[in-house]
Amino acid sequence: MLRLTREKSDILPLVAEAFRAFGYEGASFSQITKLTGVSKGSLYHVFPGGKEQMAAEILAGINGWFVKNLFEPLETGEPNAALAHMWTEIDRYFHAGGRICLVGAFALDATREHFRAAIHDYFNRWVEALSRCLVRAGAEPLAASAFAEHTVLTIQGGLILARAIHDEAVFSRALRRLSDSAEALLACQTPPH
Amino acid sequence: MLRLTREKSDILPLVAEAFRAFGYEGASFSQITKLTGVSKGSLYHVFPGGKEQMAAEILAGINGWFVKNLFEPLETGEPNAALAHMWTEIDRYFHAGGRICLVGAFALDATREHFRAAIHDYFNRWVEALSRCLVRAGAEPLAASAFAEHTVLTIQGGLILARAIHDEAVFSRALRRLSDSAEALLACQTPPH
DNA sequence: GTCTATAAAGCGATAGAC
DNA sequence: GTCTATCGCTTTATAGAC
Repeated sequence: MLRLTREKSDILPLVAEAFRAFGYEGASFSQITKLTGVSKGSLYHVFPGGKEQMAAEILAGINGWFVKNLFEPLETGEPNAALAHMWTEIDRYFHAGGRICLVGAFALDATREHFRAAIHDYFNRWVEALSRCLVRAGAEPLAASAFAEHTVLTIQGGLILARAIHDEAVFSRALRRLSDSAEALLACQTPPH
Repeated sequence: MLRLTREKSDILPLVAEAFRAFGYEGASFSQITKLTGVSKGSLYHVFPGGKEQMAAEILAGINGWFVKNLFEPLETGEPNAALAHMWTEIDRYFHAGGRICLVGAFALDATREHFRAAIHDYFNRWVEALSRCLVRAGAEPLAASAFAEHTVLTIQGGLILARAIHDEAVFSRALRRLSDSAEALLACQTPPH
């Protein structure tokens, strides 16, 4: 069945791509209109709060995806499976290094002030969920905490460096080093049966 | 002696702070005027090419600083001393995590296209200089290359995560892990005398 | 719910007075 | 070399036709 009126859920991912490509300030309504095919008037009908509302809803959507697909498995699932799941999903989500992290990008400039809580919560929960998962998998708490922080920050840095030198393999290699280090951490710290 | 006419070298660092705070698109002339105390007309007198010229000269200045203070020591100095020097200078340059990397920030959005070469060269030379330094210090080439990439990307990620969760200690901890890993790498791979 | 037209403000950039 | 005034253009945002 053909729907002529597009819904928020159809438009939002395209708006997100505009923010990824041009940044929050750089993504103008004319750019968003070009990318979505939806005119400025219609955009304001769907998002009365303008760009700020768009960005807020996009951040909420990203957070929701991460909570459902990564954080909750890390928090409640079988630790080793959740960990393995994370590596593959992260690689897929960030298009093997070809897609930046919008939350990380928003954290860099003054855009951060508008979305302070959302940015903080996203990264904080990621680090915490991963840390606790590692503890449940047998890691020592301090080592788990350090490795969780290391993991999240490596993913962000990998995306930057991959874009900077136009080599997505940088991200893949970083991800591979992470999963190898995780295995080493758990193999080393799990008490033998 | 009091100079009434400010020179480029006085203005440029302040313009850089505007770009750091608001991004390339977000840093308007009115913002730059507010931060520098120099009017738009005078800014165009010093930088006829406008914002693009400002950003280009800032990137060149940053690159020059890194070449002189980090890359050349890594390339030609005593390897272990150059390495130790890098950790302390990086910590100082990025204000212990309180200052972002402008080159990395520019790499994220469409700004990248304008400064493609400068961004690429900065990161590429950093990785290469560090990699060769590690080899000269006794590391195995493949391990050195991987660790160099890991180092540069960790610094970028550390700056993002520190800002995102408002905890500069994240950067300090990442830097500490790096210097520890470097020592371990060299201790492990240097043939015993 | 879609769009065009319009308003008011801000933008980069230029001209010219001092 | 400093500044203010001004020009076009684009921006966000609104109003209103269909």
